[in-house]
Amino acid sequence: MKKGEKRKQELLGIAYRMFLTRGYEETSVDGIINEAGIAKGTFYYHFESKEQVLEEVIGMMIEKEAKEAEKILAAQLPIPIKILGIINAFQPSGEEIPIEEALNRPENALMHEKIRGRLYEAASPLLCETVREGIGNGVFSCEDIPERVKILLLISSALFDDADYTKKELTVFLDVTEKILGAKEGSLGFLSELIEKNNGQRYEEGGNGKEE
Amino acid sequence: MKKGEKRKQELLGIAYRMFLTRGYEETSVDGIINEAGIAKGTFYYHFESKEQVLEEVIGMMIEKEAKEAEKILAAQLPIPIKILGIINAFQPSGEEIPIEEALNRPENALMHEKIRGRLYEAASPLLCETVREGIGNGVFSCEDIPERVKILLLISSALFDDADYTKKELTVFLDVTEKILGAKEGSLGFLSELIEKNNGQRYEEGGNGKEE
DNA sequence: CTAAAAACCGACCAGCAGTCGGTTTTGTAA
DNA sequence: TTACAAAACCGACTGCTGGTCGGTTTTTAG
Repeated sequence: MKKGEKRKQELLGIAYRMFLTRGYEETSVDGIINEAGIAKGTFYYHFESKEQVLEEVIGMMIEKEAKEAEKILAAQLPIPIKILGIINAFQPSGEEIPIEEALNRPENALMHEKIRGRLYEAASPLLCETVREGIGNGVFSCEDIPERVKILLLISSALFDDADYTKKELTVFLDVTEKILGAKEGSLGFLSELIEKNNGQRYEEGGNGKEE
Repeated sequence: MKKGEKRKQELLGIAYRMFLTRGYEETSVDGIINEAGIAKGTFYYHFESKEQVLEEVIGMMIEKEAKEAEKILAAQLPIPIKILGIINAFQPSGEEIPIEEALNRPENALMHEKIRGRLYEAASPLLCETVREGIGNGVFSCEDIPERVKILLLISSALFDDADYTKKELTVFLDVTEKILGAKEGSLGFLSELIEKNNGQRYEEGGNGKEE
């Protein structure tokens, strides 16, 4: 009996799109069921509430991004690039670009906040491990890793949330990141060009991404 | 003709309390008018919408806090204490303590986000000026002040939003702040005890006196 | 006193999330 | 094939929401 699961996925797909175009509050259950061509009761047969749909939609997004991030963690890459890659993996990319703009609309504050929380839980352990790796390699030097990663995630999500961040903000971000993790002065500067290059284009693991 | 203004203030007061106890979404206009003992039409005679009430409530809060922060800016105090004082002025204090807990409830995400934005606009110029003062005194040393202040505010609001932050988080915060602003290693450490002392006072007995 | 402006009233509206008793479809076992 | 229960689905309905509007009372000014 998997007809139910298929319908559920269909509804999640519709909800995903509508939440991100119209916003969560402005998307009505009636709107979802109209587009799906089903009755109210069917919707509530598959979901407990509208909010549960949001929760599951967010879960799908995070899971997908987390998978990519874990690939980067496992890859053989320079530590700073790993850090950047993991952070980047949790940013909307490709077809999901409109998400960025959508999440910043005030009416989506609840969704944005929920995503931020889940994203932190997913990204934090991966980054912590990478930082430890970096300390082992002598690239970083610091204590209280989780606390520092928390700050790092805080800053980077605020920076990348805003698609129009300035070059100056990016430079300061890298400088501050160096200081937070105890990297050598200027040792992360080379990431600046990498980020700009990737702006609008997805970071693929195909090449080794080594650049200086 | 100030009868109208008086009623408006009364409604703002009721809304303020209800927004912070029940949350914005969960507070209904019906709820507000029932408590005020007026009709729906009267509410909409004084306000354009429920959201405008939220905007004005937030404005009241920020204005009050900004006034206190400006007093600190003008005072003759050591620069690090000024920085801390300004940041602290924009934290809920005294009778407003429950705000902290209320704003962190997910249903208040919209309100929280709006407050965060307004707070940043109010606090940023004051902090920038203080940092410049600090650079003049040789306490700090950095460029791109607005960008750094933005990060500082970001971190501190995330830290103090959570009433149960750990001592370790506080230490890391101060360490990172030193680095962001280019202060001498450990030069802000003394703030740690100051902050903890303030926290104790909060719950102990609250201010009874008036100051002038 | 008078007339307008300000303040107020409450019935009303469309839209919302969620409910529920009933109906159809589907899988399964006899 | 039949019988039957579980799964899937239906849509009218409820109570509440933010917001509207034409009409009424109160206040103010000339």
